[in-house]
Amino acid sequence: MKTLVMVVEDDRGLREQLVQILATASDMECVGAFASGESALTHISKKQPDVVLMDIRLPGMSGIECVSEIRKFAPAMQIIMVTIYEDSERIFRALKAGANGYLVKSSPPDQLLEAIRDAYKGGAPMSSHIARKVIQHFHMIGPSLKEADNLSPREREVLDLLSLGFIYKEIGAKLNIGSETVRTYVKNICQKMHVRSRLEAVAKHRSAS
Amino acid sequence: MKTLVMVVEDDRGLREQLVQILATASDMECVGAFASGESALTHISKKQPDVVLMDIRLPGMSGIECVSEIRKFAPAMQIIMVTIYEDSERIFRALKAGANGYLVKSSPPDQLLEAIRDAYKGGAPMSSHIARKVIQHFHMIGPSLKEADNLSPREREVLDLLSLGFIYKEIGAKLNIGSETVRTYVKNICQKMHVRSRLEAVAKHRSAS
DNA sequence: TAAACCATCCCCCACTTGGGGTAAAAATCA
DNA sequence: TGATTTTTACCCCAAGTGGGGGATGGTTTA
Repeated sequence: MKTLVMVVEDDRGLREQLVQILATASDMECVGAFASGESALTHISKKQPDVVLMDIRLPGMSGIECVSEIRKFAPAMQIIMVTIYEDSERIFRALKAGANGYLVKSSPPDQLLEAIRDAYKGGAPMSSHIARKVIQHFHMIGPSLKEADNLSPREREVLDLLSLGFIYKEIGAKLNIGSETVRTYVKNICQKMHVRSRLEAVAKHRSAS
Repeated sequence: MKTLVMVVEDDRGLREQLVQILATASDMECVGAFASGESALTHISKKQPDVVLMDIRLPGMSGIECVSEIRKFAPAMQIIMVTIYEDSERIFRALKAGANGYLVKSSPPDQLLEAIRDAYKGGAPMSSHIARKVIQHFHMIGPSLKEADNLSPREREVLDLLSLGFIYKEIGAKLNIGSETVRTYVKNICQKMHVRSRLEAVAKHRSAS
């Protein structure tokens, strides 16, 4: 079974180049190459590609918007951005919109094919510089304040669920423990983090993550 | 000029294995192999490695703590975590502490060497599954929800204070309004943001920022 | 002008949470 | 092995919160 790939790229030269690269791989099949996000969206449901190569700069709808749209009905489809932009702003917006990978256009053909295979297998292919920028984002948001450091794994688990807005009952149900036990955890967490309420703990927790 | 590499790994077998792999690379030189974070820290200033391979589970100080310590005096040193742990929790803590890469221990030798070169050149080597988990983090914090958009200025003000962990009384005092009024705002905010509680609203609010 | 929205305040009631405990089984460490 | 930490669970009580109302002016807008 071949991996089905779709290309969305407005520059005709580059688009045909991508299609040709795909043709050289015996384990892949190009099921469509479009010049705009709009035209890609009208065909994507029928074609059901496994992986989509998406340019960011497109006429009309941007590649990032297109990713958002695709994600609404195909949460598991693999989408790799292929673009010249290396600014953190676009990278993060694309990733937040739901992209699974991010390659710069200068990537050599074999790296492109390897990236498609990687994405298909559940990886997240990124060009070297892109990966570094992503990692740097974590350095920025910094060493998680030591306040949350000495929480036990279970306590951290509770704190995470708390951060998602669940009440004790629900957390208890999810973790298969009683809500009273959850209360105990929260009390311990509040003590360890030197805050008065679960809400402050969540605020502190999120600002550190 | 060879790339200077240091190894921090408590398991003797694996440590010597890593040293041997490094010995096979003509462009690298192992300048130290330590069994604990503490001993590594006492020698790292003299050895001045370009890249450090760091285990997470270590006796005494954890690998993550060790990374934090190294970052205090060597912000530019490349540190690659080499570990069996693939849980998001540890990955993010390590990255936040300042790690530049994250490999699982099952990585083959040539991938390890390539990762060291990648890190040295300014990349951020990650095993396939690790990269996916990092990317998923961005999917989680999602496309900045616009749900908080149609809040009135006053409501936003209340939401901000709420996010800092204040209770209604305190917010009322700060804004010179009654706590009952604050309650009304929070109720409206919850309605507008389609959530059940102030905590969910805060979670949504912060994750969108 | 009427409708819509905003900011402000109040009531009731059931549920949830914070703060204070106690305690035992399980896992981990020394 | 013994000591410590982690995980689990329960108690009481006072305070805070969520959900449902209603009410008064003021401003904007259709």
